[in-house]
Amino acid sequence: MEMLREYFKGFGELSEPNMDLLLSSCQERQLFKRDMLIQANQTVGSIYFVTDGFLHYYTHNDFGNQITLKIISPNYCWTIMDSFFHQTPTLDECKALTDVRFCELKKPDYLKIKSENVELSNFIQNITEQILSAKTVEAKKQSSLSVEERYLELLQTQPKMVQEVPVNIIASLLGTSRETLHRIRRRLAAA
Amino acid sequence: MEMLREYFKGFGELSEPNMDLLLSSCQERQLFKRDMLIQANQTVGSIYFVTDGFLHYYTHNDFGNQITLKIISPNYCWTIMDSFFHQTPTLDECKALTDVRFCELKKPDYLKIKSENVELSNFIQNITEQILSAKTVEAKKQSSLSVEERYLELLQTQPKMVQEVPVNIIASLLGTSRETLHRIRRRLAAA
DNA sequence: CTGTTAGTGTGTCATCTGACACAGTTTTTT
DNA sequence: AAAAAACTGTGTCAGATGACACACTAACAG
Repeated sequence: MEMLREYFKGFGELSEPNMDLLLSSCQERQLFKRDMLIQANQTVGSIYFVTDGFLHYYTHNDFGNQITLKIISPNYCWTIMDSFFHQTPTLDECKALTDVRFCELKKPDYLKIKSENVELSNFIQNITEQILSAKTVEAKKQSSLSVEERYLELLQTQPKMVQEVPVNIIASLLGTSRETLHRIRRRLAAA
Repeated sequence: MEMLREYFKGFGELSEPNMDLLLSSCQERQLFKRDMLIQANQTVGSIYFVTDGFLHYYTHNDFGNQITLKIISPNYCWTIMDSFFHQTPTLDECKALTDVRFCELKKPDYLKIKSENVELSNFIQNITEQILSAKTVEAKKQSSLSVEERYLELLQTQPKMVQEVPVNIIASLLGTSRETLHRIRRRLAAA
């Protein structure tokens, strides 16, 4: 919970009572490796904040292949936005890659927090804007960097993820095959 | 301006006076083909809403190649989020591909609107959430669909764009080369 | 109206990539 | 402890892609 407090602080000032109210609306939970957090056809009812471990967020393309959309690492706030905001079922899934500890903010509590008072309402708006901003930066990287460049960045920013998550899933995250990622690694090791 | 009113209505209810206040904060402008809307090193100060024509939003990768990030078409609300929200200079550029008519909401006016009253504040929050949701859906398509599938979708959803925008820019939007897009077109024409 | 620039269609070729195959290792389950 | 499942490293090969080249056409500016 302390980790979540620090995370929220990063988005700006928030008075003590409002911070406590916000944190008390979040529930701590955990999953074991291979447990599903979200199954296909489910409607996502919460926002999640991982404090330890890794989650695998993926979907399937028209030919049934698994497509990794994100590996969610600690200190990250995440949900399946369209399902959460519109309350429609999703076809995506989310599964624990390791044992995972996380906090959960359920939609009713999210709505209550938003309408509690002006400071909290502005705070949530601020977070939403910053997440939106971060998403577009991420999308830009996806378009403008090569697989190798993105792998190098992952190594720098998420060394633990690269260690603990199977190569085929890292490859899928980078939008390539296990074999091609292997070629990149071999090339980098040689240099 | 009527187009913008309809666009806003799509996000939910808004009382007449608030809608008028919102619309009166937007200014109508236009650009001619090849005019720059945003230059590199500029800090983006507005949100834009295109009513006619196409804008080219692009950046450059480390090797100097132009990367198309988006072709902005009518009925679309857009800005360079990280520059707008954080007021930092961007390296990206935005240029008119055709003559363009659009509305502009400057940041001071955006902030004023947000803090005007609760209804407007909630309305803006709602728009932000929906744009965030749409962005993630778009990102998912980017990852899970092939170039050909995305081209077919463009043909369906944006036939005018495909007609009016040069092939090399469409190709760049799809993350491929002019030549490969041509191969796809030939294949589709044969079938 | 005419020279210049921007855009299009298409062929060749070297390179990159994904799919498949298989052996060896680690992890999980019973 | 043994069997099964998951994961890793690596080679081969066919097919896809990007880079280059060039001719042709359309659009634009002086």
